[in-house]
Amino acid sequence: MKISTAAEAAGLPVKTVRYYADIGLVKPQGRTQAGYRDYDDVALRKLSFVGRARALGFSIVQCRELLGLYENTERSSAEVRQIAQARLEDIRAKQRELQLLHDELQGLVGACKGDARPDCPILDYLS
Amino acid sequence: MKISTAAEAAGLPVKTVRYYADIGLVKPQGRTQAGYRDYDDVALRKLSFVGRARALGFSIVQCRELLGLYENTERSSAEVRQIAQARLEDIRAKQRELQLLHDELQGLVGACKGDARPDCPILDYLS
DNA sequence: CTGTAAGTTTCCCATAACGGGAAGCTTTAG
DNA sequence: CTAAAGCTTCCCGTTATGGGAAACTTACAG
Repeated sequence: MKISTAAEAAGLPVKTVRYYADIGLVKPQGRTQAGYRDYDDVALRKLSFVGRARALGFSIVQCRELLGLYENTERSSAEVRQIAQARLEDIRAKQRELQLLHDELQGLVGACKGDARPDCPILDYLS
Repeated sequence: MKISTAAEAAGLPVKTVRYYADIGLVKPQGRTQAGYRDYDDVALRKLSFVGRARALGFSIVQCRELLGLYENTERSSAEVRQIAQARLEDIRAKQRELQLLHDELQGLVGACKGDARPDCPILDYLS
């Protein structure tokens, strides 16, 4: 199938699919005589796989890793779990960081009257 | 004062201070005869201001906006508050998104035995 | 006073993960 | 058959810096 068909089936923009091919993450099965990328079902499954993993926040590098495990029938589920767990820790760390920012900013916004006068605790804090 | 002094005082890397000068966000007061950037107290205060704002997650564009308000003694605190509030909404949206990712990933990790066998719900889910 | 180490300058390349758009070829629909 | 749509490669832009080279200036040890 041609790139737009595969892209749509995987729920990805064509540009992204082309990009994945360029960086060797998911290559098309081959090329048509005219040089068009030709995707088969295997490649399509990989595209969907990567799409979902990206949506879960895995980086391209991590996707490459997961894809390697995905294709390796010898892999242990422990290997996959380890990657996912590390990613879970990343998310938790980001959540904690965001919470701190949130609380600090909320405190500032709450302290600011937001009226027409120029005195503003937010700017005061930043100075 | 020279760039490294200002950078250290503001708690920023020298490279970053130079970058801020390049994009016209915080320019040095002038140049020494040898062409070295020369920072005065006003510029230093702005550097610190931007450093704090960046730490609160404001983008460079938003910093430029805040800096404009900061320098404008005519501004109303409402203007500042509006920017901060928008930023607060950004944070909350990001938090909600992260929570969804977290729950989904945690469910997968919890379902995965993580042993030496190859069957893995995480990969199953991604396929 | 001098040699050298440290600091500064500009300039260019790299990051992550694409998106936009141009120029040119191929396929498809009317 | 022709025009539109789709495909190709290529190049630039994004965000906010970081790394490093080559050349110059300053600062300090001896």
